[in-house]
Amino acid sequence: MRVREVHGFDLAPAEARRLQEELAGRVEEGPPLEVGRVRHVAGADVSTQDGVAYATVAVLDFPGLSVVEVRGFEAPLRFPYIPGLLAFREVPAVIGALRAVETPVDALICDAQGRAHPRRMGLACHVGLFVDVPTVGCAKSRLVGGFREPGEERGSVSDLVHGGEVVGRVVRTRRRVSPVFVSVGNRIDLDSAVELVLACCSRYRLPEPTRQAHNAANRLRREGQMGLL
DNA sequence: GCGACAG
DNA sequence: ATCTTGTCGC
Repeated sequence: MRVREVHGFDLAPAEARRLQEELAGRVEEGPPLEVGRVRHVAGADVSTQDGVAYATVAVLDFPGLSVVEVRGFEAPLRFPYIPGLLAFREVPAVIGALRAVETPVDALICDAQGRAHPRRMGLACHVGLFVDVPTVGCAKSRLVGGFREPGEERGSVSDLVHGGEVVGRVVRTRRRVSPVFVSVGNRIDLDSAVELVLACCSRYRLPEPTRQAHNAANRLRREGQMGLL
């Protein structure tokens, strides 16, 4: 996959925040994604240990959701975990894994927030500025925003509001399980993002692309390799 | 000043 | 995210 070199990552926290404010203006909300024409969906995730980031990208066919490619990349962690600045810690590794992907991908789901971020620049937005693929943020917990608990049925949703605007949606992907937080990464609209995430959740709470990437990242970290493919 | 806080 | 055993449930 083609990856653009938007900027370097050798920055201090204060500089990182200023850069986010600038980059947020380059993020595109929309156009709608024609989920019916999606052939491949990818998921990205990162596992860490002892100062090393193990990033992986899993590519699945759609709507079948079987894994067709898995790539991994290791990189030293040069930035601490600071709420709101996760991208500066993990994106360098994610970019490495994305460069190795050969299958044409129609959408990428990241295990983090997109626009549901204090400066509207979550990791999914950040990754989205480096690639020519629509990106979606699907986090397991909230970073910012208020919301009403969605209904207990699969498919129930509620708006995630921050600073007076709808920055994402709280989505119940399975009956009675805690909801996930979906938001726009780049080049896709919120409704399409939610539709895609739901279409990727069959038997588990998290979308298959992200779930597969997560498993692969842990295998890469623990066993030094990812297995299949 | 006091909490909250993606992974 | 990672550190960690067993346990309850489908």
